[in-house]
Amino acid sequence: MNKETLKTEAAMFSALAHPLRLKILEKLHDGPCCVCKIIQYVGGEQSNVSHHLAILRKANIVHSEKKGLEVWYEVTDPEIFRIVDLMHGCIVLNLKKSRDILNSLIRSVK
Amino acid sequence: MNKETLKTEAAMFSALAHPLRLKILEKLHDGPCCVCKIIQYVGGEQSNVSHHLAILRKANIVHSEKKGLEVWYEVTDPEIFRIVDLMHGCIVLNLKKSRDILNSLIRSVK
DNA sequence: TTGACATATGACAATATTTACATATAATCA
DNA sequence: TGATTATATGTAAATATTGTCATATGTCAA
Repeated sequence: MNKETLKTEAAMFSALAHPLRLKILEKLHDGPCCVCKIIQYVGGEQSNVSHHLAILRKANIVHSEKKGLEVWYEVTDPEIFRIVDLMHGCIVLNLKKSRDILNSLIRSVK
Repeated sequence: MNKETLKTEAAMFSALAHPLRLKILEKLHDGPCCVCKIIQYVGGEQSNVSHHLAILRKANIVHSEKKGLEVWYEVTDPEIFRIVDLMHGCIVLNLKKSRDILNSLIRSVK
């Protein structure tokens, strides 16, 4: 893969590399949603959530649309959810492996 | 998803969020590989590559084994490649969409 | 048009990441 | 044992990310 593509891909992963942003995506999994609901869901300062939404927007992971006073956000490509889910699977597998190793250690000591 | 899991997942994405680390994974796609070959493949300072390998190790994305003087690295869970590939697909789709929009703009101006 | 509301943006301090250089460690070989 | 090789680690400067506070923007309703 060429240098520019690697950089772009790294930037996409970087956009996912924050718990608050993952939580925003979790909320958007239920469908499009206005900022006020997102803020309720993820908690914290309005301006902070807005900054994180901007990061997701700049990475083209979400896009927004004004509806009267509100702004509604939506995921650009639902494949992003598969990525998040796969990563979750990796973590669960890791944990399971660690647990297995720990268990066999405990058995060998007993 | 609970707070700790979100944090762990964010940390995993963070580990992928660098072009050099993605390039290391690209190399490891061909199978286990010693550090000297990785350095050749990705280029740059030995110590820098080593730091990046440490980041991947700490995220449990790769693990290593000493073989004589060399250290061989290998991906822990090949699912990581699917994640990287899916993200690549998202980027390609994004580009395609932008291109389509641009083309229809050009047509509408002509 | 003024005020209230929802959201975005700017500025800045705190913190984390990245890179390069120097040095340490561990295995092999003469 | 001492030199050599492959790799890791410590350190520090440069840079990027994060969170908070203050402020700006755009829309609606009175």
